[in-house]
Amino acid sequence: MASATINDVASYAGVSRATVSRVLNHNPAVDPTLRDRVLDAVQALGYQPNRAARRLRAQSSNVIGLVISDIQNPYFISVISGVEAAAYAHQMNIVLCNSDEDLAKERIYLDVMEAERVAGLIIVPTHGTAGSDLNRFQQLGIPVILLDRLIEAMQVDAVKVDNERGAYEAVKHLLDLGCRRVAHISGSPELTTGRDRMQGYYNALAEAHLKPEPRLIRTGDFKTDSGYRLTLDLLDLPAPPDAIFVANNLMTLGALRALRERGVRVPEEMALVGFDDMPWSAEFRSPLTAVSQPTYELGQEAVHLLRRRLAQPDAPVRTVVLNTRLIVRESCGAALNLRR
Amino acid sequence: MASATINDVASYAGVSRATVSRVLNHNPAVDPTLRDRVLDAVQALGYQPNRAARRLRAQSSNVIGLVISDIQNPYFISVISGVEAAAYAHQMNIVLCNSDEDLAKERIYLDVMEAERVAGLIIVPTHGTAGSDLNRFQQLGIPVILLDRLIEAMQVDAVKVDNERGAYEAVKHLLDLGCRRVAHISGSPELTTGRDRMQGYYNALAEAHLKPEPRLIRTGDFKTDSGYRLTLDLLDLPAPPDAIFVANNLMTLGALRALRERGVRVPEEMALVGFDDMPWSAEFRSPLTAVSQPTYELGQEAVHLLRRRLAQPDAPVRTVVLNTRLIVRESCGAALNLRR
DNA sequence: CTGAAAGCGCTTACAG
DNA sequence: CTGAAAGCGCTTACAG
Repeated sequence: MASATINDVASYAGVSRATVSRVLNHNPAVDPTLRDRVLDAVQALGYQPNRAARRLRAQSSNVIGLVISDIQNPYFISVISGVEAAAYAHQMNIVLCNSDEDLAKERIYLDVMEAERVAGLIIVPTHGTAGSDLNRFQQLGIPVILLDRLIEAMQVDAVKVDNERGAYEAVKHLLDLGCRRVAHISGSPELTTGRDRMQGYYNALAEAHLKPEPRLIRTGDFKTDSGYRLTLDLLDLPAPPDAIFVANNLMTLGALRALRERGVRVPEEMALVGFDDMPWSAEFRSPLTAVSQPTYELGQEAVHLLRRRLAQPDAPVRTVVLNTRLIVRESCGAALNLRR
Repeated sequence: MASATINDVASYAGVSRATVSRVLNHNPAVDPTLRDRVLDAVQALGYQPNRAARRLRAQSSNVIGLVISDIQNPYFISVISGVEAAAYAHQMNIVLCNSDEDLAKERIYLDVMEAERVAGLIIVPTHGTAGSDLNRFQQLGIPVILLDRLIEAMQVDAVKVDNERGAYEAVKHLLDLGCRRVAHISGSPELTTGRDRMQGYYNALAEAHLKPEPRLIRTGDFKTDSGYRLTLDLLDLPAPPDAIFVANNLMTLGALRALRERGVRVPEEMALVGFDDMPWSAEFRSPLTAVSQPTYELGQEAVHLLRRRLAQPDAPVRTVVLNTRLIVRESCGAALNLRR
């Protein structure tokens, strides 16, 4: 059985296709009697307008292309959730893509998004994404919203958190508790999030008149395994750190595993603060002190920026910066209530 | 600047639209010279075929509608990830929907999927989803694949794990360790996953000639808060259990919180096994013994079933059942090495 | 092997 | 307020 078309509805209701279309698009200039006949026909036939046809003809779409850089990272669940909720609230739908931090895969998905003529693109760019990859969307009149990470030298709407400040507060907290050798397991330096969090680390050290010690600064890639390996490296140092600030939730998981396997007690022997607070962070062996990001709001805000841009194509470019919040639990050693 | 169309490519290459279309669709019957001219033109103009137009004309789509019941549940990350990977491997895209365990929202999204004329529908049905909600897709020739949960009395392809056996093994493990009062915090009884896991619990008790004790069986809803509340209820019992089997990862999180707040030591004072093994389960205060589901494979298999059904619309209905695996860590008390 | 023509299911000026 | 007609960008018999 094929779907009912607008022609079926029109003949069932005894009107023209144009009238059916008007009713469905809430055009007020339709006689109430005809409107009711059309609605009855729609009901009777179980008619669902074919969106491909509508999109083609109206040259507009209500589909948002959402390109996530690593869908396996649970950080993005809540972000996606926020995008979905806001999109749903405005009758928009999501085409989900996962670039897997792979530039080639991202490019393929960007081609798909262009072929789909999405209404707008919300993207967590991977490392290497250039402005030139995204400019064509702007030229086609398809707004682009950057989420979580910026692309430097690209003027485009974006929503992110204040990574530098979040990291600064985390490290300052450790220093205030008396830690003197605070290590940093950083995120990818190719990403603004990785760089900004490292800058926050530097800022806190500088404020405390502490000199950064290169051996205590380890470059990770935001994935679990790098957190694991780099923590082992830090533990193997002749003079290990007394605290570690880890730049995201997955690497923190790796750090926890390394510390557990080595039998290092947290916070007694090693204080720990992680970027990203997850719903399960309080249940860790040592409840995690963490920099909490408003992830759901991040996703929602991306949709709001997109809608704003759709409504006002020439509005000035806006970057929305949301605040993080330090959630103090036990892994930082605050409860030990001792100055080292 | 508007996108290039097939007409632009045709005139640039000096051929007809039909030839351009043939080249793009890998029709072998095209002269190599013309083919090259067309490909050059595509390149030069940055042409991306309009998918809405293709879909409308060809009456076929490469979009999979993916309806998830609760996107906030991290269990589904990995499932979505598997669907995405398999879809990507076959040049298919995903329209993501989140029913939020809300039947009304699910219905709206099903209408959207119909309007999109998706190639197929992969759905984690919420409680209350009836066969009648999905039959229309079959009638339209749109295959439906059930994921994770079944709809009883509906003959349709599905992929799930052996919930009953997974639960049975978990509870048997606790009984073998000497636990005698094993409680169960169940999932929603309206869902096959909730019912099957409860049945596995009953089976293990029966095999050990133990009588189920109604007060030890608490009905949850697969969300964190119910795990929390019901664990408190169990702890408040005049004769509390010596072990709890919790039916999913979120409720386990709630149980852990309750046990922590009450200062109950796991596994010394309370053994614990949870359904769902998550990447962070080993880092809990007491590393969690858990029933691991092959979530990624679940997602992949759903796509495979869909592709099979697309290729052979009349093949017999298939339900793929994947096995779970009990991951023994510490929360069950196995390492205590004592019979209670 | 190639092109002219029809048509997928809609929306939208246009005329009345 | 309503309908006939054109057309969005493609694909696909059909004829040559």
